[in-house]
This record gives sequence, structure tokens and C-alpha cells, in this order.
Amino acid sequence: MPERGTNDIVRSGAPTLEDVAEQAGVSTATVSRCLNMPDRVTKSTRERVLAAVKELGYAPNFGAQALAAKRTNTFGAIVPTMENAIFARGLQAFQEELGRHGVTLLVASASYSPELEENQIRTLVARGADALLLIGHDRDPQIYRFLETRGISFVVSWVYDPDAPHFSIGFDNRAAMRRLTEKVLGLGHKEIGFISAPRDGNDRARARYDGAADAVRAVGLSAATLKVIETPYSIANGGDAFEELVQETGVTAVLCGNDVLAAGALKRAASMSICVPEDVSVTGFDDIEIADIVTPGLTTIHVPHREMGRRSAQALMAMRNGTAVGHSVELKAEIKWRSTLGPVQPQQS
Amino acid sequence: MPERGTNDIVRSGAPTLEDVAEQAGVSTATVSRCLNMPDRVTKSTRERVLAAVKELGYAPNFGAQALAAKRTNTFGAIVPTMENAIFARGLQAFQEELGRHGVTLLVASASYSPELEENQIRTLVARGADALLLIGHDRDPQIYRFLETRGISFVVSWVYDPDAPHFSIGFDNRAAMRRLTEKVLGLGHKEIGFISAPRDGNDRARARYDGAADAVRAVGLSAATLKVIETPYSIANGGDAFEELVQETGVTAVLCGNDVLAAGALKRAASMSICVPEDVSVTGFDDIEIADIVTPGLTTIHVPHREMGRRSAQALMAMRNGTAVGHSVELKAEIKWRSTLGPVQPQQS
DNA sequence: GCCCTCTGTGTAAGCGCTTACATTCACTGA
DNA sequence: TCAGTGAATGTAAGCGCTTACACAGAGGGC
Repeated sequence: MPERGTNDIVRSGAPTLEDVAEQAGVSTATVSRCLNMPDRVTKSTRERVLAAVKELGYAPNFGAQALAAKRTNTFGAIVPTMENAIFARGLQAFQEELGRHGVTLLVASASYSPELEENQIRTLVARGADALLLIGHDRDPQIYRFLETRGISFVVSWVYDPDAPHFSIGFDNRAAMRRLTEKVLGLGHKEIGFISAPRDGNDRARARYDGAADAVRAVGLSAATLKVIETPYSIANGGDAFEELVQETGVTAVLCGNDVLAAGALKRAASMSICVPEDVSVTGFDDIEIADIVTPGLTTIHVPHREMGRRSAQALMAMRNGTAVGHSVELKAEIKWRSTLGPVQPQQS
Repeated sequence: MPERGTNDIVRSGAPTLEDVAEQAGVSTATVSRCLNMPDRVTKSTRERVLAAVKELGYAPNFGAQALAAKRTNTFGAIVPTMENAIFARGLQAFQEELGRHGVTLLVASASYSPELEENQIRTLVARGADALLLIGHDRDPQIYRFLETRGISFVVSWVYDPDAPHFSIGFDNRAAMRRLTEKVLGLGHKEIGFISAPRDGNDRARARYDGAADAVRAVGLSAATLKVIETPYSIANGGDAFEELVQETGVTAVLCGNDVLAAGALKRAASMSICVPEDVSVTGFDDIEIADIVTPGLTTIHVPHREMGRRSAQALMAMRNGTAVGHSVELKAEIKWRSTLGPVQPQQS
């Protein structure tokens, strides 16, 4: 590789601070200041420097900047999946807010696998993420220790649990599902199915189920009244679980752990010629786009995705700047009434 | 700030290569080799080093690594939006493939704004992206010049256009829409509506419209037969456009630029008590999740999202490694038949 | 007129890695 | 026995930036 000294006639690669400095007839320090603290430099110098920057098409070298400044202005987000819309809207809002403040977003998805997630966290940290957005509390304590040791700010989102040891911005999955289940019970349903995502390692799924169980117990029924099927989030899985529930038990209502499962259930109901909500009621969770698109419209729980994303971004930036210490925030998740939840029909027999 | 020399008793911050070297009793070069070219180091040394790495919890400093090695192992993707599912699946596949090869993904969304996109591209490049995934060809030539100057590999995806000056991996939007439109015409439709995304600065949208126009002209009709409404991708907009089309013109079929618009159209049709496809046929484009969820199931064009993401990732890695030069790849986009496209009904009057 | 302050700029020391090149050392074959 | 070989390791020079500190010059107060 050719030596690349300051005397070279032909320069290759991207222009550096030094090139700009030379072109503008100032020192590299001045150029740097010009770019980072413009008001510490006289107007005339600044103009000269900016002109040189423009002319050379200079852009700072990220690695060098990160190395020298010890910050990357890059945040990371590890979500379980980008495949369905559950996290997309929140992530989009998160990114928009970061972008507004000159921070870029590193994204990884962990496919609901704890090992993969740990891996991704370490990778993003190694890649220089200054702060991290994490979904849910469930993870090996040593990961938290790792983050704390490294001084990486993080916020746990999509959940709100004041008892959890870490700062979170989200909503109370359990309480929300409990409220919805109370409505279901109030409509006379006694045989209730619950299609859940695998609860192991997923505190949102667990909390949602627990909320339903709470409600059931509160009316004096046994939690076993709830027929649970666990299956990964997907339309097809939702359909299969629904079919199984309907055929093997006498459920009149099926609560779904999220809208994707519910959409699958609705679709299967249609193909089985089961009327919703006349024959069976169905509910979802999340209120993503499809909830409003399916027929009939899905009664679900509206989750403030964008708000979560935005607030998480703000919190992380404040934490990184040392402006604020993490403080859990509870957002509201309300029932969104549409058409899939109705009263139990008189038994036809 | 306290001086941080090698003699400090108390070390703060993350451990460095030097710490590991000291702990293992070797030089930093050896540690670096151990980590990057393990087979150039004796087994015993390697074990000692790895033990030290583990004990100290060492992870390389990203900035330093990027600076010294001149590569970041980070690729960027700029998509128009993450909000709806159009790009999510492709992005997920893209990321999975990158992850398999130790590359992390930087994501930005440009909200269909050329200025924002240019901005994001520059940001990602400045952030050290080694390579970029771009959607569509439409952008200021100077951006391409910029990328080439900087030696950043990129692939244009979601489109396939052998005549375009840049390497792309995608499918022929125009041909696909033409084929679909031919089917529509073949079913006797003569009054056809087209709900498009804004075509300015969006070559996919333009190509889709052009494909439809091609088909219409091919049967001897004027392209003006196609009643076009442009509106940004959203369910509500799709609904509004559909309503306008139906009320102001006598369309018997409405082609939608994507599934999101189509979903909106179907929803509005239902609320207007218009039967699909008996009264009006509707088609989509993309075959995202909702296409299979809406009632009736949406006839649309299946786009190989995952394949595009995967292939794009592979191409970029090959290009970065100098293994291969970009070579456009055309993927198939076939009609996915469901239930929203039917023959024209005899005029009821 | 002198000293002090303040502002703007320059100087240069790192930041933590990678890697070309130098060195060491254990073998090999004649 | 000894030069020659090659593998393993060490030495040290950057990579391009930020920033503490040094310094010069302008102005102000006395």
C-alpha cells in the first residue's frame, strides 16, 4: 500500500480534517471547533472553513470521532422481530426522535431467543452504541451487569413494572389484559380460550396471561377456566390454535396475546363458518394496523407504540447527556372497541 | 479529567487491548491477532489470551477498530418507512443475513422525502457504514457520485431495471403490474381506477402505474381510461381514494399501488356496502400480511421480500470483500390470486 | 504606558486499535 | 556444527479526530 504522507501530490480516499485545515489555512483544531462549537470561532474563519468543507466534500471519519470523543451518537435497539408490525411503529417513532437529535439507530432483532438477544446486545455495545432500547425485562442479570459496567444507558420498553429493578417506559400489560378480560367476563363468557405467545422468557406474554387469570380468579372462577395454548406469533399459528380451542373445548371467547394471533383466529373462524362475535368472541392486543382491517374489526387493546418509542428516545438521550436519571413512565393502554367482542349467546341446543 | 496512564492503580472504563495484553503477558499485537486471525497464534498463547479477555470482560473499542482497520462491519439501510409492513420483512431478512456474517445494520427511514433520504445517506456514511441498501433508483445523481467517491458499495433494491445505471436486486414493477392489469382487462373491465402513491421521486410507484398504462394501451384503449388518484400510502387514504373513484367515475376495478391502499379500499367498500369483487374488483401489490387477512382475501402481486433482503445482503458483502462486482438480479413477482378480482358483472340498470 | 483579561487560534498529546516490519527461536538439512 | 528457514511474537507507526493547554493580540482600567 502506498505511503500516504502529507506531501503526496495525489490524495486518495476521503478528505480529512487536515485537508480542510490546509485548504482553509487554519489548524485542525479550529476546523474541529468550527464543526462542533461554531460560536467559539470568529465568523470570518468559520466561513472560510465551511467553504473548504464544502469544496472538499469533507465528512468526519466516524471511527476517529468516536475514538477521540468517546461517544458515537449511535443508539441501539434490539427488538424480538421486525417481521410483523408489532414493533415497527414504535421503532419508527424511536428513530424519528433520535434522528431529530443527530443520533443514528442501530437495529437488531433477536427472534425471541434469549441467547440471540444477549449476542445482539453485546454486538451493539461493541459497535459503539451509546445507549440501548430493550424490550421487556426478562433477561439474564449478568447482561444488566454488563451494561452497567460499561456505562451504557438503556431503557426497558413495552412494559411498565414499578417493581422491576430497571427503569422502564411502557404500559402495564397485566392490568390492561385484566381489564379486557373483565369486560369479557361481564358479557357472560365463562368458557374462555387464551392464545398466548410462548411465555418463557417473554414477560409481556406472561403478564398478559396473568392479567387474564387475575380477572378470572377475581370472579371466583379457577384460573384453569382459561384454556391456554402457547404458540409463536403468526397468523397461521393463531388460526391453528383457534381451531383447536373451538373444537376441543366449548369456548365462547378467545383472548389472543396479540393482534397477529387474533387476525389468524378471525381468519380461521371465517373459514370454519364460525360467526364472530355471535358464535365466538375474539380479542387481540396491540391495536396494530390489521386490527382495523380485519372483518369484523378487532376489539383489542390500544398500545401507545409511537409514544413509547418517542419517550424512550428522549429518556435515553437525557440519560446519556447526564441530564436526567431514568425514571419509569407508565403510559396508558386502553381497550379499543370494535366488533369482535359481544355477549354470550343463549345456548342453541 | 484525571490523567489515565498505564501506571494508574485504579483503571476506569472498559478494558483495552493493552490491559488484556498485560494480563496475558503478551503484546497487544498478539492479542489483536488472537482475536482476528486465531490460527496465526499458538494454541497455548491463544488460550492464555482468551482467558484474559474473558476475565476482564474485554470487548474491542469500535471507534479504534474502525479507525485502524478502515472498516466498520456495519451496513446501512435507508427505507422509505418502517411504519407499515412493506419493508419490514425485507429488512428483517437483510439483517438476519448480515448478522450471520458479523455485520450489523444501521437503519434509517426517509419518509418518502428525497431531502431526508439524502440526509440519511450522508449520515449513515458518516457513521461508518461500509455499504448501503437503497430502495429504488430515483435520486439525485450527485448522491451516487458521492457514494462512488467514498468507495461505498450500495445496492438498489425493490426494483429491477437493467437499463438503470446502477446495479439492482429486485423485480420488475412495471412488468408485474402490466401482467396483473392484463388479467383485469381480460375479465372485461373497461373502466379502471388506479390508486397510486405519489409518483414523483418514487420509481416503484411510477413503474407500477406505467405497467398498468402499458396494458391498457396494448388493448387499444387510451391510457386516460385509467382514472388515477395519487395519495400517500395509508389505509385511510386508500379508503378515501376508493370512495372518490367509485362515486365520481364508473370504475368496475380499482388497482392499488400497494396492499395498504388496497386494504383501505376494501374496508371502505365494505362500509359503503359495495361488494368486492361483484360490484368492484380490487387488487393490491406486495402481498404483505394484510393481503391474506382482509376479507375477501386480496388478489395482489407477491413480492419476494425476504429473498430481496437476503440477496441484497449477500451482494453487498461480496462487493465489500471485493469478491464480486455488482450484477443486477431479477427476482420473480407473480400474481397471487385470492378473491378480490373477478369478472365484470352485467350492467344492472 | 503597563498589566491583566479575554477571545481566538495553534500545538500536540492522546483515544485503542491494526499491521508492516523487525526480532527471536526452534528446527532443518548439509 | 551451522547457516537457513519459517513460525510466533514483539515493536512501533500510524488511523483522523478531540481537547487541554499554550500562546498571541486586542482591549480596558489604572
